[in-house]
Amino acid sequence: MSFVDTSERSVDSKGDSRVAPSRVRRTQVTLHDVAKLAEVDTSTASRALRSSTRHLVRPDTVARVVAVAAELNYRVNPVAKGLKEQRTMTIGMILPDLANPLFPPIVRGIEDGLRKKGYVLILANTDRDSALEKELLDVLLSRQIDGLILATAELDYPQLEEIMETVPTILVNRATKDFLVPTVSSDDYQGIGQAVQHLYDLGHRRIAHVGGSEKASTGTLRYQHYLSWMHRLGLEVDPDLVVFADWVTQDFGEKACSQLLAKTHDFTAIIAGSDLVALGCYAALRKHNLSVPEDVSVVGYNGIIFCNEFSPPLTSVHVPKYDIGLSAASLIIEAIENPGAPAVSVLLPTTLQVRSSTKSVAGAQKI
Amino acid sequence: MSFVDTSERSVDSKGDSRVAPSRVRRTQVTLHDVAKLAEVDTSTASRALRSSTRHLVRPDTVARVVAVAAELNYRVNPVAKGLKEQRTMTIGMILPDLANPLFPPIVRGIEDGLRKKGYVLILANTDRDSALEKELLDVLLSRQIDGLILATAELDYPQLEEIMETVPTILVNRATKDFLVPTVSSDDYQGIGQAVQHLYDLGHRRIAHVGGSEKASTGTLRYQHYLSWMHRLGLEVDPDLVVFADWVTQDFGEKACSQLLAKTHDFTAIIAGSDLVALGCYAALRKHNLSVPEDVSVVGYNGIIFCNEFSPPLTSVHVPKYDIGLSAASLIIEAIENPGAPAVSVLLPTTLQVRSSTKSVAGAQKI
DNA sequence: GTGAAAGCGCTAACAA
DNA sequence: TTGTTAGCGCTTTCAC
Repeated sequence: MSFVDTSERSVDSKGDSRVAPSRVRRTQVTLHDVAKLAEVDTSTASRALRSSTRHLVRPDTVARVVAVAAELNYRVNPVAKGLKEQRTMTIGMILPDLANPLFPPIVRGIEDGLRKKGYVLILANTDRDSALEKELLDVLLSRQIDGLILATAELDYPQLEEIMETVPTILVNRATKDFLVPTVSSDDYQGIGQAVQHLYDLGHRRIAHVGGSEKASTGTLRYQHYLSWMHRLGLEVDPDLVVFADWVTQDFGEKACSQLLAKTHDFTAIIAGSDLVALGCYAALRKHNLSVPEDVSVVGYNGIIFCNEFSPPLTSVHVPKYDIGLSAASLIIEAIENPGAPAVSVLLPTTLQVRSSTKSVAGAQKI
Repeated sequence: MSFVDTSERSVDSKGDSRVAPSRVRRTQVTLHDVAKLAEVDTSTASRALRSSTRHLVRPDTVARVVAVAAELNYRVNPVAKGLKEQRTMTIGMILPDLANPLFPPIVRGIEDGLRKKGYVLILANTDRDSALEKELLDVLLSRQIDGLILATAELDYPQLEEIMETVPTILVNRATKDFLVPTVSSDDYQGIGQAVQHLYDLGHRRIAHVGGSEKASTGTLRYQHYLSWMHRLGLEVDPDLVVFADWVTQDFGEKACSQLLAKTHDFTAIIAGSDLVALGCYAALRKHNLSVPEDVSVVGYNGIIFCNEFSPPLTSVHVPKYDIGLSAASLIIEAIENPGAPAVSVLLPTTLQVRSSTKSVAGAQKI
């Protein structure tokens, strides 16, 4: 890859020199130790210890080596192995912010999926700083990661193609615009459909959309699905009923909802682009003395933790976050170990969880 | 719904390719490349590139090497470097569950702190499975981590001493019985004091404690602090007013609070062992038709995300989670790079955030 | 079926 | 000041 960096960058990952590293390390059991005790060469020990080469070694030798290895509690040193094999069994993940409640369950899914295959995850938080992101990507790449999981939210991602040529990559929880990139995410068309249908069934007809940012990959996509479904159900989409948050946060959600309320009060329900945005709507509506769900029903998206504890408990389209993570893990491993295979994308089903932030529209008959 | 799409990638049919790992890796720029282009030996290039050895090289040589390195976008390969130097610039962290809202901010703090020093973090979730934990520790150790951050919650930790002899270790968000172990956590004595004092100031005298589990390191400690402060303020501690959750979760919190309510209703406030436990108390109280804060005031602990959004917004003792992470990062780095230095522990101050779950006791005069 | 030897990319003792 | 050499722990031809 050819990121041009004119700034004076430190070429040494260790940065400035400092005190010598701890030399009082444990003495690791090495292959050499095993070999010596089993009275074979390290090469034989190595062969005996790995299933793929074990058949090259006489059974009793295998037994001896394995026994010694077990006794010594030997574990291969992945650093040495990695240097030799040009793989580190390490996956990098770039995400905006782990503290965003959307991510921990996804990351857990990824970690669990990777762990079972002997891989390990290194996280890199960008805080949406693209310069930092570039730097972090460089760090990950120099760390010889075998694969990359991208969970950045920005819609525009010019470097994507270049990255994908550099390292096996899969996208998580983000929509792609122009690329045919392996991606795992929720089925937002279905999800938005569940939200719209739910409100429709409750008698709502004037349904507003407080979208996540148009700069966010999921933002525009969910908006388009909102349009589709409104049409599909024969509902009019009043442009006044659509507004976007600057970014997918509580504060910007509140701001956006305030803008909506400045334009019109002529709606009975809101579909928010995310749960955080929905919480922002709560706040804005409260300030306008509108209560949820009596005056306005609100549906969130993602189904983050504590939806049940909010005031009122938030009806939300639940995204299978943990499973997205699991799936992402197996996709990236597949991409690494089977480089020739076709790129696969996965859409996971959503589930609408009805709570107390939605109710039938006043005066309407529930169907 | 899920679909499969095939990308442009051609499925190359080169017959029997038993080879699993990707061989189509990018060609990393290596020190050798830099050296060759700068017309020096790799050793000289190596020296020129690291600040600690740069003074050994003639300035113009340094300049040449650095220029070439920059041009080639060279980065040291930490795998090779790690093998040579017996350090990987990698820290392992063992924690119960990243999805517990307490941890993401802490982890972010750690990651940010480590990143600035060129370290990287590998997470290992135990889900409180001690067999798994042992296995994970083994994995981390075999990965040659330079240091370990332990955030396990169990009070008993027999292997701790052994671990500490094996690898530099620091504890996070957990109390230790003996203080020989470097630890960073919040000042729970202060924190519980803030909670008790706050309730006292509101006129509460019968203050119950729904503790986190006695098996949790923080559980017993906070309980003891509760006792101290109750005495200090001259309040009677009725044994009936103390109950413990089996574990620090919402469900067990609810169960524990129910047990409390089964014993007595003669209290006006609860100090919960954690925010999750506090939410459990909300649920239990609700089931008994007791409302917060009208009938019972509740104080949580930790100040996790969304305390403001709960119903009612939860008064909580905020723990500086991110700063704990930052501090943990610098402690572990210090321990690694300065092995002889004495073990230091850090207690960070807590802040009581008063919200709507506490109010003056009925009929009492607020001081 | 097993060992000898080379080398992954890097650093460091020792020479020159 | 620079190059030569050795070696971190492992895998993998290539001989035997």
